Amino acid sequence: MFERLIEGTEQKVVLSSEDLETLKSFFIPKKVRKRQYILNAGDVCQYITFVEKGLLRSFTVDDDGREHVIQFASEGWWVSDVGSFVSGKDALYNIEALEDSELLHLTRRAMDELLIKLPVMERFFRILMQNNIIALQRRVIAYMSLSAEEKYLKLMDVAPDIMNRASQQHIASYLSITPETLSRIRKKISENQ
Amino acid sequence: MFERLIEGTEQKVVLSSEDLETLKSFFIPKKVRKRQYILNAGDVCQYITFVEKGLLRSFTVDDDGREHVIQFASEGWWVSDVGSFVSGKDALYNIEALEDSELLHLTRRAMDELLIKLPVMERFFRILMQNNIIALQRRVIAYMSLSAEEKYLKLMDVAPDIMNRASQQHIASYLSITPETLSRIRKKISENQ
DNA sequence: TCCTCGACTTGACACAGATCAAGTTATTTC
DNA sequence: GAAATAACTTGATCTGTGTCAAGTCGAGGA
Repeated sequence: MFERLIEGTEQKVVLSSEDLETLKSFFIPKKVRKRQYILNAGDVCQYITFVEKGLLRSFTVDDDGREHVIQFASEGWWVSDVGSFVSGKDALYNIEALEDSELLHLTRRAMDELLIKLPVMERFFRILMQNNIIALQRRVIAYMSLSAEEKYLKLMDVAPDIMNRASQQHIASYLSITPETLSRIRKKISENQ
Repeated sequence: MFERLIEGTEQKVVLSSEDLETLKSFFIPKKVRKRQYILNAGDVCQYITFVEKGLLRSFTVDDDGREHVIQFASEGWWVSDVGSFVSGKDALYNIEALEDSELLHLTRRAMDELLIKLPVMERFFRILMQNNIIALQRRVIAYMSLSAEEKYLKLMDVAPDIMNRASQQHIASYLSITPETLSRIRKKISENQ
């Protein structure tokens, strides 16, 4: 239940086996079923969540009722509404399981205590945040400079796994195109080989 | 030369006046003129830079030679190509001064030493990164759900200062629209009052 | 096994915003 | 302070992608 978490943490910081036990003790393991929500927009986001197994999406619903996928999170990824988690304000995002999943929740309080007990984890989370920024900046650029087809091909290249596991409408939403356009892109690409 | 840096740091973490002197000692003050580049894409980004005074933009140039503004940074903001800075790989972004500016550079080595000497700064940078993520996610959502005019109005609301100081083409680039479209939006809005 | 309901496909059409081009107005620069 | 250059405006036209609508397919429930 903690394999991926430990693997991911050891990639960024050095921890003794004792530290690892301490680390584990702060997380709440949780199994969720497909379609289950772990966060509803409007509630306060209580956790930053690590995905041991499964697939989630975080998304907003805009004023016209349209859904926009912010992020997919599969094995080894973290997901949260960071803004809500750190400030205690209402969440803007929903988080939903797209597959039966095994999660590790870290509450705000647990995180604060963890950072006191294992200060090296400050570094870990800083690096995590840095990597998140790098990814988000890339995404902003992709939205700015690429056509629908180019965005599709890029995602196919970077995250083929997600492409197979998420539904077309969710992928379309992530790419910020309509399911119809995505369908046509796929058709066109399959015809050209 | 350090007023803004100190002000901004004290908002996030508690430091003694001795700590503040230590903090200052790690930064390299630098004045740059309008149009001067402090980072060229392809070089390694040596600094994370704090803006004491002035205005910068970071931007990429895509394969078609089009520029895309990632970020504006005015007084109190940090700017860097985080990906390059932390990994030592080639920068994807350029950073250019849009006004004569006063900057504080922190090298990678200085940052590492600073974090050893003042571990509380781990927290500071983690919070900085968190806020950056929150802003970037909002921007992704804005790109996904808003029309050109709505994006313009939103930026006008959030950063009216930038609107007055940056050129139309740079604002258009930031909003990912053409200067022509921005010109028409401004005309339309000014006619409606 | 059939029925249902959601997911995907396909076509016809609409439109926001891009592109191209030609003027006008600022801002540099010498 | 005049010439050169860059920035902005405005119009005409084009185009990628959205919208709407009518299928088709496929998996899960009774």
